[in-house]
Amino acid sequence: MAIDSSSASNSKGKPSPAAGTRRARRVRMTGAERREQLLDIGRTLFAERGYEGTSVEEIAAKAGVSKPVVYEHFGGKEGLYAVVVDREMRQLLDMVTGALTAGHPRELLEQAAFALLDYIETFTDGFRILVRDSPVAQSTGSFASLISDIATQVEDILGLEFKARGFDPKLAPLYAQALVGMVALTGQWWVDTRKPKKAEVAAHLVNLAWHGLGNLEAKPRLIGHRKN
Amino acid sequence: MAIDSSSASNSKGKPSPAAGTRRARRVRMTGAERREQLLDIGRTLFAERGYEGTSVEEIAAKAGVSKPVVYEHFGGKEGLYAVVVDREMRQLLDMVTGALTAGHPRELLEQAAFALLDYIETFTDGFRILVRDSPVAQSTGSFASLISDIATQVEDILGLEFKARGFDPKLAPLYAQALVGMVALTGQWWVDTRKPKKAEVAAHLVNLAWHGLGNLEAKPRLIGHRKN
DNA sequence: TGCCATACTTACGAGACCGTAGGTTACGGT
DNA sequence: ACCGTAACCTACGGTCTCGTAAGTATGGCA
Repeated sequence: MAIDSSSASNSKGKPSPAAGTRRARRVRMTGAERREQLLDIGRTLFAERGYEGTSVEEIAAKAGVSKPVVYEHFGGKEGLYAVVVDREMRQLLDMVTGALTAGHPRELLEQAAFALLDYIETFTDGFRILVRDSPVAQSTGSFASLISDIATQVEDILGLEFKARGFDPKLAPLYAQALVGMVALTGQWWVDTRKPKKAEVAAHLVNLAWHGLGNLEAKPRLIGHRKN
Repeated sequence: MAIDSSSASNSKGKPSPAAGTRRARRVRMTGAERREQLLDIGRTLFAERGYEGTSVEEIAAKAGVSKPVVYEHFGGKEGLYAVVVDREMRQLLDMVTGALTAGHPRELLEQAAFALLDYIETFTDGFRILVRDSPVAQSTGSFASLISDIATQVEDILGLEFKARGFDPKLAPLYAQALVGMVALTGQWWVDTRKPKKAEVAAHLVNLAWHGLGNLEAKPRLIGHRKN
């Protein structure tokens, strides 16, 4: 049974009081440190096994700690899961919302697509968790509800645009959902393949969403210039 | 504990040998009948609680039968689940494949979108199961792999089209994924809202995918005329 | 040096669930 | 009216997991 502390990168060797980042890295962690470590491990395991497929003991074991420690910090499995999901949702929502603040609709689309791909790349495990299902029956399924949150923002933008152009603004939700779905599922696919680079994927997504299959550009370019 | 036989609509009253469809409806079912009933119930429960959240006993209880019956028919929980998923995948794949056989790309798009919405409407529980996760870790996650299957078909079509138009056919997978994602996630949204009618949703999806946000038509129409 | 709060452990209760062994009842043909 | 077979049941073993009770070690601080 390999014990592995994922976050702190401190696993083998006796207590070895070598100088760490702040104090000395020791076997017995601070409450806050342990908490973060458990969150990291939990996120990883939930991502690969799902909520029900992950046991508290497994999380504790990977942290090199016994079960009750988890209970002291989070009150139970659901508590830990809730914190993990909450953090991920905030993160993703912040990134996408930030990308949807100002600009021409086409730019917004581009930025939002890029933001999502960025999130997926940086917080892959989190994304996998959000895509999976929540503890029970998920009336407010994490992903569905999050997607809806984002879609709502897109709706508002589209609603204005539609009015300006004389389209029925009642259709904004449908189009918003379609756009978000397009980017989200492409992201889900891209997580595994990683074939074209992020920027290229974003460019093509914008190409499709903006020009449509009927008028695709052969070599789409992003308006904004980003490095990574 | 309400016992309810979902499919056969035969639940209360003594054996009552009234004339049924073929023979007489009786408490003790035929092997095949029981099998189908268990599949129906299993599909429903898996759809609302997920695989791990559903117990064999629960399925048996809802069928008004004891656990070993399930084991005799399917060898276990995974066996039943496998059959349910297999049937749903076949169904969906058949419908979509059928819609992707002949025609102009735009027509294909329209037909495929319509086919998916059709499936979702008719086999809602099945769709929910496919969207959820499979037994363990799902290396071949049911939905992801199914989406890929469909995407592959779209890829082939797009690949030809791209070549004809002088685009890079290597990008076909990306566009295929984006299109399938757009329709699939819109479908997932539509399952709950059911707000615009199916035909209207399909029309707008085609509108977006074909003309793009930059050149949307105000009142898109479907080429094919369908009733429901 | 000795105290004490905090971090952590071992051990166990309770319940859920899967899967099976072995026995029982009803149906349909003769 | 009988009998075999297909459908079905009760009862239980074994495993896994959540969650808790009660006790132990560690390290900073007076």
